[in-house]
Amino acid sequence: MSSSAAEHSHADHHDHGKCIADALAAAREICAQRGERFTELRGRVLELVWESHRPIGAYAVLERLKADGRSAAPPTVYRALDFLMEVGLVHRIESLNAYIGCAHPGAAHASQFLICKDCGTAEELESPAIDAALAAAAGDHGFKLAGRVVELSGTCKSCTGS
Amino acid sequence: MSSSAAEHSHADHHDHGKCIADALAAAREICAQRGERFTELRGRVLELVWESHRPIGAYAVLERLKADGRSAAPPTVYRALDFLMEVGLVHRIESLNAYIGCAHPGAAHASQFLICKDCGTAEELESPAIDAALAAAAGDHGFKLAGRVVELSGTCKSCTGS
DNA sequence: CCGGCCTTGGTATAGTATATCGTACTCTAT
DNA sequence: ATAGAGTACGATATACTATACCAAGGCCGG
Repeated sequence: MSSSAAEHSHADHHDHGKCIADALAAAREICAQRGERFTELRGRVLELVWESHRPIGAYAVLERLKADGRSAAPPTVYRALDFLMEVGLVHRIESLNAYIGCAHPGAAHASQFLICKDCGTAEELESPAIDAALAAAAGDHGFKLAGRVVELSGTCKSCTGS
Repeated sequence: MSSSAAEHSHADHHDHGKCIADALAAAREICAQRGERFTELRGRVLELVWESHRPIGAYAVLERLKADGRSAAPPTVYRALDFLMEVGLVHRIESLNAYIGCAHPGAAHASQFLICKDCGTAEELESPAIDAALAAAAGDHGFKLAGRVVELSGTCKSCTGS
């Protein structure tokens, strides 16, 4: 069923230009609110991260920047990515050493990722149930929870079908 | 004040020699069951991984092997670690690029880690509640779950007290 | 205009992981 | 015991990921 597209997978025919535009608009607003500068470089890096719903490596971003004709070196990219993560516009996927645009920027949140081994997309979740289970387990052990890394790998809905 | 030790942190006065001996004994048994060879190198690497309850990096293991007077190079270590992970004796901590002995070898399990930012110890959990929440979230999204990375960082019980 | 702070450019290097090839070892079946 | 197959290890080279450090330029409040 559902002639309309599914949620957010690679098989979607969703208007990805809108994903990027929305991300950039949100970024401008958030940076303005926080008194941070949303420079051209940062914008371009965010754009590149949002180019797909697959996590992208820092060096892949670097190649793209160079392809732009821009002079760039690893620190250029890492600084931009670190900034974007700090303001909550980008997440790092630890298990892939890669970066992905945050699906819900602006709101403080602990997110989880479903990473498809077939198509490479990573879908961001914000499951209160998972978060509650994590908090409960930490509490049981007297552990003061600060950071969460939840990365689930497997096969996404679209890839299972095909 | 608590003169008695807590469960499993760096502050413990637990008999760590027993941790190591148990891990080696379990390893021998598991490898025998699976028809795998538990070689001297593999045993030594497992010992080194178990030297503390802190995850250890591959290159730190390598240094220790060299200190033994053994000739060793990165592939030496990575092969041994890959083997130990394959048979379920060691886990990789993605967020640290480091390795830690499995607390419950032999049993198939999806584990989670509580990683203390102060003392560096990583405690392995097997919370059915977390696992159920993960499975449920994946199921809700039509995602066929294969691998789980759950790494929580924060402050452990012992370090909170001090 | 000046001075300070933030951002970026550029080089070098550290840290993590794998590809590849050759040799030696272990086990099994004869 | 020995040949052959399969596995494990030694060794070199290289790829991939990330950070330290210093210099130069841009932005902004005084």
